[in-house]
Amino acid sequence: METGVIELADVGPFDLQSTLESGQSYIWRRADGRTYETRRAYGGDAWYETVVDGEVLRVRQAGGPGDGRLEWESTTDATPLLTRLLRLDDDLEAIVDATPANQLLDEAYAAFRGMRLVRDPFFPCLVSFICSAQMRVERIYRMQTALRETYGDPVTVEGRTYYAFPTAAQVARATEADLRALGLGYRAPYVQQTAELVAAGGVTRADVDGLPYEAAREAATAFVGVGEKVADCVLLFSLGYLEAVPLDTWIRSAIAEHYPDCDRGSYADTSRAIRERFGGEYAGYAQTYVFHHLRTRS
DNA sequence: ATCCAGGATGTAT
DNA sequence: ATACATCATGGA
Repeated sequence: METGVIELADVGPFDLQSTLESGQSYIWRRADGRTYETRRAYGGDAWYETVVDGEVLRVRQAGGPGDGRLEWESTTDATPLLTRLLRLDDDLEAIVDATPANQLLDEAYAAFRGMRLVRDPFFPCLVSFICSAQMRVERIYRMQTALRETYGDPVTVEGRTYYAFPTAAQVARATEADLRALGLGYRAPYVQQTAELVAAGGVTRADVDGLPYEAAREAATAFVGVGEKVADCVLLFSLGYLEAVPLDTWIRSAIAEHYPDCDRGSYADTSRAIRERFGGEYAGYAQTYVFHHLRTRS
């Protein structure tokens, strides 16, 4: 495999572990085989690996979140791929500076300095968050791993086998019962039907991407198993709608405790209010920091 | 055992 | 538009 280094001095703050273990992306596997940990139980320099666009990609961080480096191994030049997937092109300092100051946001940003949003491939992201309904983060990882290893294309490089996330056509070939056997539960028919929709071209990314934010969220609910919350996750973690604020259980409790005036009853109205409170344009960044902060403290 | 997890859907109102 | 029951499954 090719190898390379990305100097973080050219990128700005970056923290690989919190970026990949904060419940945004489920396409990466930690190479030490350990399940994802929400605390820093190790040095933070583990390898993470995935298959994207048919290319094997491994990456680890060395030297700390500010002035360290990303070391990669790949079947291709991974620099543009990593820049896209890990949003290394975001000006994180500017994003943080543009975020309104308040106690919870300050705490969250301080706790995971360098965490970035991800830019996941569309279909894997869509399936991951359909599976996320009423499911703990650690179990979502397991479900996506099972999908990869059961239906994805294996890629063997230097004696090691990696699994690509299955395409829509590959998932569509599975039956609902097949998917239930992987532990998807009542989400199995959602995943199967959405895969059929995408594979047949009935609804695709193109029907969502590029629309104004709220119209895009509405359009994304055309996928089976996708309501407003999952739609927001896909918009934020795949399509780059950084203003999207998924209203999950953690954020709803944060609203109740810290921003009770933002609870406007309906999803759409509450979403507008908290989005405004989190600074609008990059509100999704704030949401993800708050989510990870609340979910990992004590 | 009971409760809960990055909710969505079908149905009744 | 909003309210409610129902939907699997594993871990605490």
